[in-house]
Amino acid sequence: MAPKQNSYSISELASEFDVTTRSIRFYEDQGLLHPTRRGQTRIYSRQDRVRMKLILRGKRLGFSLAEIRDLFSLWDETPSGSQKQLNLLMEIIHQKRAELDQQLKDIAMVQLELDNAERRCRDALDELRTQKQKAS
Amino acid sequence: MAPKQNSYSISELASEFDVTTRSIRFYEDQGLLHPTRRGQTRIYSRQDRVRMKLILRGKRLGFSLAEIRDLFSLWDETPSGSQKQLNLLMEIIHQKRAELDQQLKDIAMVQLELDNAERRCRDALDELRTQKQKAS
DNA sequence: GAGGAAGTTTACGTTAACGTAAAGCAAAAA
DNA sequence: TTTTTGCTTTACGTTAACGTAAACTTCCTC
Repeated sequence: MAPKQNSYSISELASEFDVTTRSIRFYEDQGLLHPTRRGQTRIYSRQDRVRMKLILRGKRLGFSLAEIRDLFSLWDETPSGSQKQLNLLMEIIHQKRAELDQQLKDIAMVQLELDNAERRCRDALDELRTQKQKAS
Repeated sequence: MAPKQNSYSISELASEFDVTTRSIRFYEDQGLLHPTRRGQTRIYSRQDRVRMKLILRGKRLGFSLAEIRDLFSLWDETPSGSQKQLNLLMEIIHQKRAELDQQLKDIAMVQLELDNAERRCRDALDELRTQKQKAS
């Protein structure tokens, strides 16, 4: 499974992930991406492409760009740091895990509500159909 | 299990859910809550209290207030409506369900990444400890 | 009856995450 | 060579979801 490409232009990334170039530059501005440059123009590595995926995933989970950036640096800087620093990271990791667990619960609840709504909806449709039946 | 209360003041709700009264009034402004009034002051029913729970749950899932409001009207107006309307509702329900499924996948991925980060973090800590061991 | 405490409306301020327009460079195509 | 295409920076505009302050009732308490 050879890697498709080694580098990407900004518009390649934009169209692949269906976001604007404005957004991509904004993510860089916020410290989420660090493309290299050929002259003035940005060159994105495969690593940057992976980051784009992660950014969008984080957004779908309702994380702010700042939180996502923090998760990135958490990921990048894990191996180094003092013991204090490492313990802090463990803290943050557990914190994030707790958030995700809460989200799982929330999703389960909303799914139940959707089940309920769908059932009511289906019943109403059945009702309409049986009325039509009678009328025929 | 008798219901605790039949009605709530705005500050009761605010402190229970740990939000500001400003937010609660804002949710009303956006059509998410419909408290009755005694004179000028708002009276919140148990139903309103349930809605507060749902609002916060929706927010934790990254939904906008507009989306939450749409889900509410979806819930409220399901039994009525024409066949066209009902089919549209089914559409929306399936759409939301798809979003939740995507979120579940996203959560699973992020959890894996957290596992990974935690492992690396733990390894680094172990490394520090064994170094200390040697030094003693 | 003077002063809180809790509620209200009105309205301007703020932050995040971009949108959008203007003006310019640089390489490739016509 | 002109023109188009793609990229760049700069900068002001916009929306959502409130924060915050001002000025005002109403009720309770001292």
